[in-house]
Amino acid sequence: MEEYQFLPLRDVVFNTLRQAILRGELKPGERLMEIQLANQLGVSRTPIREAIRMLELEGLVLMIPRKGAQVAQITEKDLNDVLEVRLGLEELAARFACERIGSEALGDLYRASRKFESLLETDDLQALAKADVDFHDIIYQATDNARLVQLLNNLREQMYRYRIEYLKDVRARRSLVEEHDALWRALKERNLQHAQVIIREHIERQQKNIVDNISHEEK
Amino acid sequence: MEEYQFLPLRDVVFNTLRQAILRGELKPGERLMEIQLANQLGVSRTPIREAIRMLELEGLVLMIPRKGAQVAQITEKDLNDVLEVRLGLEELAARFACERIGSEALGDLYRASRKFESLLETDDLQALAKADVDFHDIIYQATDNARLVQLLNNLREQMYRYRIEYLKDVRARRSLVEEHDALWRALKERNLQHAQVIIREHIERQQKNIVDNISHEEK
DNA sequence: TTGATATAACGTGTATACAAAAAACAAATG
DNA sequence: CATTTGTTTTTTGTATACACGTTATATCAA
Repeated sequence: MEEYQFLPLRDVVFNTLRQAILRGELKPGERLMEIQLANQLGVSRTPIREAIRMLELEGLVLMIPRKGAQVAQITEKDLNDVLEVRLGLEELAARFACERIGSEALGDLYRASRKFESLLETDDLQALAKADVDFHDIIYQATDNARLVQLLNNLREQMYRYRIEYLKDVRARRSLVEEHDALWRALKERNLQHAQVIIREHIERQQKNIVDNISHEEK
Repeated sequence: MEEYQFLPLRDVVFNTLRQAILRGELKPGERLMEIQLANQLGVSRTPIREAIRMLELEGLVLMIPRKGAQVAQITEKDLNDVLEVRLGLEELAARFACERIGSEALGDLYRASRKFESLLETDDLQALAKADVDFHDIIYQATDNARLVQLLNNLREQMYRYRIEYLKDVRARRSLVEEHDALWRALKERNLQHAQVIIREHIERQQKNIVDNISHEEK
């Protein structure tokens, strides 16, 4: 990847830290010390600070003035809040997509589902997650609502690490494929009711699974 | 308000610029030059830059690397996107509030509506806007979903300047009172259907009004 | 006058310096 | 031994310096 056009360091740092937090490499509660991070990443404090400001606004980092930043704790309540909102927005997206999706996008959607299916047996979770993201992103884009897309992507990313857990289960993957295809058919037939039911079940299943994971984690 | 505990300058600057943008004092397209702002506000570039990073993430400011920040242009499409999402989330909030609101909050809600009513004839638009915000905030809080509250407040603030326009119309104010009261009754009776219809009309009316304003503005 | 090119002015990106708060530690006192 | 107080260290908050890209200006040739 020698593309590497100029990106301000703050964005590089932002992406780096963001990934690290979402993937669980930086654990909740862990302190983010500017000088340490600066040395670690080979930059000065300035880009670090600016990145932290952004992470703070995204809710991934908790700032305590004069005390510093730490990776935000995510309680079960927080997750539940996110999932409730996400469900609402996903249904909204399904509605808009149902009304607005074009035939090309429907084709893309079908192919995305096949792509995901082809990865059923892989153990490259990153790739699997990406295929899932790609599928849903086609729906998001079909809503033709930039703000909605932005919010949904954000909410989804907040749960990256739990989604990864979910995808480890091969049976879960199979039902995902079925749900994807059912969703595709519903959108193709412009069957709003059906699409929303599927999305709802889709999310609620994840929700259930994630909550299980959490309470298991905190034994 | 001599409470005034220590707030980092970045937050002071952030709030200041945010207000200025939302109230239209800083106009879309206007450049935000760090040194100029720093002198103007009597601080150094550092807090200015950090505030700009935050505004950027909120979408109020557009950054072009190496060229600087400017107040984001809001197109009619953008506004429409925001309003679509907002409608969806308001309905969601109405649902949760309907299920979860307690009797104390119902009392607060009633009082908030009376407070708004008492300001029907004022020309202190700020106060009027605040009373409206307070009313809706009680509903938001009743959802018991911090994330939802955060998103709704954010979306609402994005449209502050247009809401102010709307409130200038005294007839609009009267219908707002009626809608507020209708909403209060629906919540009290836990009538979800009704509550959602009211909220939908409430928002759609604003939506219509704002869109009118916009197209009028850009004659 | 027009257009190209050098150059100066300006503004952002990044690093660093310094001040002040918070935390950690040590010594002294009861 | 516990607690308090003073000191040192660490870390953040803010200001400033310098590097470099971008834009504007001026100069000169056609």
